[in-house]
Amino acid sequence: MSIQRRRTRSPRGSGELLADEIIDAATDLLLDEKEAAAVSIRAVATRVGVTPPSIYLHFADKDALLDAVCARYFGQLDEQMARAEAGLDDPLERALSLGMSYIRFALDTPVLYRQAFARITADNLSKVDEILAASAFVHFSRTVGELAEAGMFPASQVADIVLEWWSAAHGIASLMISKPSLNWGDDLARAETMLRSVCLGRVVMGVAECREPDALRGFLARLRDS
Amino acid sequence: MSIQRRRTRSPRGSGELLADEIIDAATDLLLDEKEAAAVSIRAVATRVGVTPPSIYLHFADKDALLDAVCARYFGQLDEQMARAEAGLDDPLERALSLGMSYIRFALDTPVLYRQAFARITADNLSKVDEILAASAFVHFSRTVGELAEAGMFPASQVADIVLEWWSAAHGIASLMISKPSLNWGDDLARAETMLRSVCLGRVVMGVAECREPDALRGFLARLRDS
DNA sequence: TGTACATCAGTGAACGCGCGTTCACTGATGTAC
DNA sequence: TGTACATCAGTGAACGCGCGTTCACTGATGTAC
Repeated sequence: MSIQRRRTRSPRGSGELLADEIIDAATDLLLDEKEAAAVSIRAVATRVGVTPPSIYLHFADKDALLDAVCARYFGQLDEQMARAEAGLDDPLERALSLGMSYIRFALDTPVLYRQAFARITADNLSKVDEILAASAFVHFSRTVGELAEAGMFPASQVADIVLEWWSAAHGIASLMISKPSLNWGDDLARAETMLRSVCLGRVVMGVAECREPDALRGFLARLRDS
Repeated sequence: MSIQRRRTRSPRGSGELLADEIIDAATDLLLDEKEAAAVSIRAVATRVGVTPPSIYLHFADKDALLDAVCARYFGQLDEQMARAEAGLDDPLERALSLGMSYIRFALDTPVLYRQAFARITADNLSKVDEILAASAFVHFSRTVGELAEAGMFPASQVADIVLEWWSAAHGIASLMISKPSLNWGDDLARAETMLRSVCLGRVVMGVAECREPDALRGFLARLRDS
């Protein structure tokens, strides 16, 4: 009802100020609404308190705006994952913390998460995809690499395991988002059990070719602790 | 270019004939196009060789049509999973076969798969959701239940494990769909390793409270075989 | 300190488009006599 | 067997709508003199 107009216009040099507000507004729309289709140039403009043509002073077209929204979103994922790692020296602890952090992030922003994944298609792959590759993927990879060094599995499997754990975290989060009606119980407890189980599987799978069986037995014991 | 018109019109009683053709056309559109937005009443009508208003003789509105498309899709998933189970007496073999079948189905119809999951929202949950619950979910549940009987894990964990394995299959399939640029290699080999690893994890997790350690050791050995 | 001017962030009105949906209709089909 | 008629699957034209985007403009802001 209250269509609030922009009070003062931005000073000369600072076009990026409004650009940021526009990305904020589009992001807010995706957080509030249940459908990504609710994000229209007009809706964004109204939310910022500006007329539709103003958007085009800061973004070439709607696609460019949505790319910017995704980029910002993945940037925030990066920050959250960095926080999840902070202060955890033990790589196994860190791996679980990263996975849970990823799931929590997705569950906190379900529509955005889905939208961000849906946007990755052939033509804008280079833009958004590389940003994601530089956030979640990198965090997972580093930690999984350290686990390999600690003897949890052969270094040759690191790439496989990164994909596997990412798939697991993505699968848990997106099934929870898509089908909340299933009997998930306490969201995060169940999710953590699942992640532990996936880690366990890898440890056991590598047990035959392991160079440090004692270290492995240690991982097994720790993962089986609830 | 060739806008083909419907040759003959349906005989008196058989309105369902065109209804089926309409669902076919909408499904084909989702298989051909890369975006679900490409499915419009007009596009469907053109594909069938009929005028847009004809659609409304068979479906109340666009939503009802899309529900019917999803229902048919999940019906086909049901058939495919039934085929995947056929002739496999061993429940572990069957569980892996079901998982792989699910993943293959999703990869064969990526846009439809995404669309079908995206349609599950608060208001049409009852329609589409229950159909899915009666296909993939039931197949998984039955087989996981048999594995519990065989001593692979306690019966109390069956519900958890169904969700976990479904999450795993869904995660692998949908990450493959969303991010084909990742280094997946031979699609299905990697997917199968992942499923085996997830199964393994559960076995090991339950090892402490197991009533039949020998049976468990058997599952472990079989899952670790490539 | 005061005035004329260039800059440029944001506006208002309009465009063409494809959409979902409606409504009065048409004309082939099957039926009753 | 032949004709009049009711049925109803499908049509053609149109509706109102919200969309992304454009273009000529306005008027506050900072600058030069």
